[in-house]
Amino acid sequence: MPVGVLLPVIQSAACCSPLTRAALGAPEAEDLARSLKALADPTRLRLVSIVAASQNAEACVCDLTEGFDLSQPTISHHLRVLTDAGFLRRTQRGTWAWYSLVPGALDAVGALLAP
Amino acid sequence: MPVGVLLPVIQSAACCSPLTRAALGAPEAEDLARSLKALADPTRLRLVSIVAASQNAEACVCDLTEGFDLSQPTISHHLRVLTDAGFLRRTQRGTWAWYSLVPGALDAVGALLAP
DNA sequence: CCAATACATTGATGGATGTCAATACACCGC
DNA sequence: GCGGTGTATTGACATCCATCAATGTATTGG
Repeated sequence: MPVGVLLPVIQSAACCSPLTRAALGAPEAEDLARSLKALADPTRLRLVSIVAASQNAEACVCDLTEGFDLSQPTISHHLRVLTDAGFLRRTQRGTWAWYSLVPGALDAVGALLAP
Repeated sequence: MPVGVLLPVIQSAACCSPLTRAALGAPEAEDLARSLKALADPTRLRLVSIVAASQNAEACVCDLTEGFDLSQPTISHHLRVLTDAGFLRRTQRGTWAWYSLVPGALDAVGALLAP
């Protein structure tokens, strides 16, 4: 069972005009809030940032668990939240799991805030 | 006593490179997470949106309490969170309180996500 | 097969957060 | 001053969320 409802960030973000254009409707606000909530955690921001700054915008979990003072399950949990929210995509390659940035997901959210 | 630590969004955002450039440091991640957390609520997003879409990017609280199925204290609480986070500014005009958008605050956060 | 490694899931727990009822504060008209 | 109106604060409560220890599931090497 997923941690949160699956959120196709790109679609839900592309549909509506930026915050500053017109008053946001309740459903759009819910969608955007869910996306922002997924990002609104220091650890998750750093995880996304590490993935984004890596070659090909993807990183092995082994690279992601380092540099944090957190248990492996906690990192795994954060990666799941980011994946469920549509910011990351998971690929299994042999023993290792790789997480890659979903192209345009971050930008879609950013574009709603900064038109 | 403030609900949260005061956050000069613009400065803390302007200082660092976007998420996708280089791996975010822990302190920068904390700052950005605080800003995003202030936005990551449907009610607060709609409040910001109403203010932003209003004339001169400011709105009276009387305009803000309408359209929500929430008590007045709850709206007041959300306005405080947004103000503490540096997205809104409060101005008392006679009996009424007006909230206005802090110029550049939203854009600074958005720019970090969508370079 | 079996042990080892890499990662995910489950269950539990403490702390943060959204909400309201009640109350307090500030300003205005009388 | 005084009641009335517009907002903010306080206190309480239920829910959500980040975290960890323990366990589960694949995949690899021997």
